[in-house]
Amino acid sequence: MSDCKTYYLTTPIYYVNDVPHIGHAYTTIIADTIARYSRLKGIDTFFLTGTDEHGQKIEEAARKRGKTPKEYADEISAKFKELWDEFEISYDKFIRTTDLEHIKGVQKAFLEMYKKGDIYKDYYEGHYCVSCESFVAPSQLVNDELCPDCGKPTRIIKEESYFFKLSKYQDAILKWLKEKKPILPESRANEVIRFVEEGLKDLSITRTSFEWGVKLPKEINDPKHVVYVWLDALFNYLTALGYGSEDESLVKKYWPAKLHIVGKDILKFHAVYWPAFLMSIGYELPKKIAAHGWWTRDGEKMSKSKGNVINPKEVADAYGIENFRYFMLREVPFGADGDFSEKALIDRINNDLGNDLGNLLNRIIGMAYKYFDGKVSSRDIEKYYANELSEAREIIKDIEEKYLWKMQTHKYLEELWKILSIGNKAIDTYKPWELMKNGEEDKAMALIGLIANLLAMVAVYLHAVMPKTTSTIADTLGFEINTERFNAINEGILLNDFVIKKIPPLFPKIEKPLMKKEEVKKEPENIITIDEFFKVELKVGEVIEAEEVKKSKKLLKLQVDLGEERLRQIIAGIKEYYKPEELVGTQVCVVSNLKPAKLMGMMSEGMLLAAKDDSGLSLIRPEKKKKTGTPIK
RNA sequence: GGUGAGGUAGCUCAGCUGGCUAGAGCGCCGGUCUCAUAAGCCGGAGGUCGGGAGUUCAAGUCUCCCCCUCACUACCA
Repeated sequence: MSDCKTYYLTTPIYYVNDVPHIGHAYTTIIADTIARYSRLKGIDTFFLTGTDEHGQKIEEAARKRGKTPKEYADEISAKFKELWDEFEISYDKFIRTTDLEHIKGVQKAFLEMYKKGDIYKDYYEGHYCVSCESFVAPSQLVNDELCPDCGKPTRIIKEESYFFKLSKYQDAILKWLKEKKPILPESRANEVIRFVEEGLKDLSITRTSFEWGVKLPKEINDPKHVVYVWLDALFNYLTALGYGSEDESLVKKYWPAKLHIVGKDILKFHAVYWPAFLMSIGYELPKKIAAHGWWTRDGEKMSKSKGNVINPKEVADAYGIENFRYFMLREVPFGADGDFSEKALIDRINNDLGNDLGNLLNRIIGMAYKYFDGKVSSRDIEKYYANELSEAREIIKDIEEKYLWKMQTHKYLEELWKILSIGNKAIDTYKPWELMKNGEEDKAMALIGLIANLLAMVAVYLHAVMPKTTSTIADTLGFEINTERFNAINEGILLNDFVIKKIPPLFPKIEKPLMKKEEVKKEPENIITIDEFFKVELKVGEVIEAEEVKKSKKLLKLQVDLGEERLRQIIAGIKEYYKPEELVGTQVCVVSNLKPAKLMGMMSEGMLLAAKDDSGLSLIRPEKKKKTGTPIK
């Protein structure tokens, strides 16, 4: 990976049916990190993101708002772009599937595939889910109608459709998946392989039921049809480079893509359909497709109805975009689902960033000024601290190959932090304050130099994750982060002598959560089904005996007849409200299948229904006398 | 139902082809230094390594059975 001359990577293009959420931010931030790293290394890098804007869902969403699809798409697309700009995402191109060049490119590709004989016309009939933009197999339907994925009703559609001969490429795809192993993480690869092995059906790739999409190439002359959104969308990776335009030089330069980063939900499209399309038009396949997981919040799935969706902008505003970036990349192994909680985020900022990194910088700023007027020199580091230095170099040596290119950012960062640990330990081990007392000034100076160099390494390798923060660190240490410096660090070249700058703490302690607690509108979650209700057996009972439980303020011991062979003993907390004698002979409502419990050492085999408010407690009783044991429904 | 992954310290997880007293980070407890953002450093807490059986001189690490979780997929309701 490190030997490529160019590096082309992409995020998915985001569907404009929704405003950006943490998942979009996560994907994009990973991609941005890889892109920045690649550039820092001196590789000619092209980083693409954008928005996916066609399809029936968009058409309908726009109509609801009284807008044209284009107006609506413009609006949402702009939100993505704004967010990425705010997040300093270093994309080289932001593509929109409504761009004219893209549309031309899709038409060109369609025509190519058509000419090759990979596309044929037929009919498609089936249940179609507008929301998911896909047909649902009859067997999958819930209640013969509802979409199993989103739960919304499907529509029966019979329409003329063009089909892509996906089945033709089954073996080739399988071979590619198995031999090239393009999918990260590998556990996902198995899923895709299984999917392909079970047989690929030809894919319906046009629709006639709506208009908001790319028209078929005019050569085919079939104006009823628009191109299926997924075909349309996937080709963005090529059209963004100018495929289908007069100038295809970027395609030549950057294709094939080195990396498509996707969410696990759309892996199949990228790992099966996309390669098949590419094979059909005779293009090379992407090198890697990396599928990441979802984010949950405080352990719960995020959803609009729960009102616990994380707005990435809110987090960034409260905690800083770079801290947020660090958190997301450090917190979760690539591919796994991650959990967002403010506590976890704060812990990362305070511990990792504040204590380990920021504070280490402060430690040497303090010492440098206390002992040497701020001067720092690398002069005697090799002489006194060769071990520490080589340990750190050892870590740097292969984190890139082992972790970064494999998207293992959490490991990458973990490794990097070991360097900070070496630094923090070294200070405690060699105790510069004692060195100074003992007149070993050179050794103290070298120690500060060592730490400065360790910090420089970390800053350079962390630059892709936290561009601004690391630039500040570099500035403090009298250097600039660039490719030259990157290479110098790798060659073991130490920092020039410099005067360290005094700066305020980079990561002030966060004492309490900073995000506004929005009123979470929760759907009532305690709705139960009728079946669940009937699990509770309620019966009318008559109180036969009643007596006080001594030593208890609240309890009465009752013998209740539920029309069973024997009386039930029920311990009820109603002593403050009812006297035993006024209960005997009256009817009550009893939960009869409650698990027996011991109260004050006595068995209680049921529970009385009662209502309690400020004015006291009242038993619930049948309005008219009923036979004992009558079930209550 | 099929396929795959996984069940290891309070939490999140490492533990490759079987082998010294089962590890890391966070959290917690104790100790300690003072350059520093009450940060750092050191030490500890002692987890039947999901359960059971087996192979072996030796098993989280291999075999078999069972239980549970998750993912993908199928199908019956």
